Amino acid sequence: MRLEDRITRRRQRGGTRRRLVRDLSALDPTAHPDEPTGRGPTLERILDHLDPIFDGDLPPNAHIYGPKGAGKSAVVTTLFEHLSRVVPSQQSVIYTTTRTAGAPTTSFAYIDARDASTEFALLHATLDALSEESIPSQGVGVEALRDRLARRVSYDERAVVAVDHVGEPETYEAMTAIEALEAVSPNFSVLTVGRTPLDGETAERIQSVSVPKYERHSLVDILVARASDGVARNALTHEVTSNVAAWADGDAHDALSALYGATTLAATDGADTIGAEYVDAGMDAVPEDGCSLGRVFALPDSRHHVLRAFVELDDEDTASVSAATEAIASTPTVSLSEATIRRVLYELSDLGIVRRVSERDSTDGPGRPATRPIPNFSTLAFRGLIDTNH
DNA sequence: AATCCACCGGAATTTAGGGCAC
DNA sequence: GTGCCCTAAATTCCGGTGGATT
Repeated sequence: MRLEDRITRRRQRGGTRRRLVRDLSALDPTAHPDEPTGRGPTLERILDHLDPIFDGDLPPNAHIYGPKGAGKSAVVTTLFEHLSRVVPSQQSVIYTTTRTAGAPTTSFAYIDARDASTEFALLHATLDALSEESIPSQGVGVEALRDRLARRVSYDERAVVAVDHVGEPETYEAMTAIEALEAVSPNFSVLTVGRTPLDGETAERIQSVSVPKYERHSLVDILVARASDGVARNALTHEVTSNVAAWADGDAHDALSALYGATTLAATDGADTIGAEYVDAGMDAVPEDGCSLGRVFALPDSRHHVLRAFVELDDEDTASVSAATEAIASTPTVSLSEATIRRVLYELSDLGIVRRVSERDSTDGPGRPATRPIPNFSTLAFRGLIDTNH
């Protein structure tokens, strides 16, 4: 959290009333702190790879991979933010006579493929990140985007583009991103970030950096640091915190989701500490092999509305996809037709955001038996986050 | 006016299980 | 008892529409 934010929050809070929750967003599993904890070696390895830029050269394309919640996004986002500040680029430099003619300059762009999940969107987001002015996102074709982007990096300008979250169900493979940008200009270097290593022959052509899951003690450090900003001092015992870290098995996302959920529960109860009972409930709310909340929140608004209604349904209303569809359709905040809601539920289930389980027991009447749709993420954390962030 | 992408809605297809005839 | 057919629900697929821009 930035210093001014801290001060602002203090002022808004007014007095020094002792409260359990200081700043819930500090425990947000989808947000990354400015200085990632415990990822020094990874940072170094990525910097090693990017080293040519400090000599004015363009590094080769590369791929970073590691399991969910290993801090990949945290490292890459902060790294690129700092790089674009430290390394001067064409647009931030005021032209002077001292500028060596022809000396290449390098720009940096961080793109989240979840928000840019088509080639069009990828190019658009890249151009947007590299340009001052905003770029129209409609009424212009892919070809026109390529032209503008190529012009942007022509001459002596280079750009390193990080494309995060490649290879997920709603995005594309690393090679797709690399090829899309290579087709625009040879002045691009692409750094893809995903969960899985490259396969087969591409693995030999593209350098890779593997990010291991967090060690237990590193994850504890992260949780302690986040909790110290998020909740009152001593609200979480060390024992409870390390239990969460052990349970999460190196996955910072799951650990934070559990703590976030636990905190919302404790706060609604008016408790003054987050005891084991809350943390257990928080952990229970996080499904095994669940999908990350980042993916959930990257969905379009219409899907958020559906999910928001969906997570409020009781067991009876989620007995089948049809039942859930009906219940969601009767929610006033959802304006989609039943046909679309139904399709959305199937769509989300394809993406792994909703899971469908077949009910063995209740086989009533003819026809194909129903499957019960259930959210594949912590609904507890989802509810808290969607109110504050979305 | 023409072009372009994203989003929606509904139609078309597939499927699992029970009923019925043999 | 076995296998085919029927039903209703589950699941998938595609063409139309909208809003924005040049």
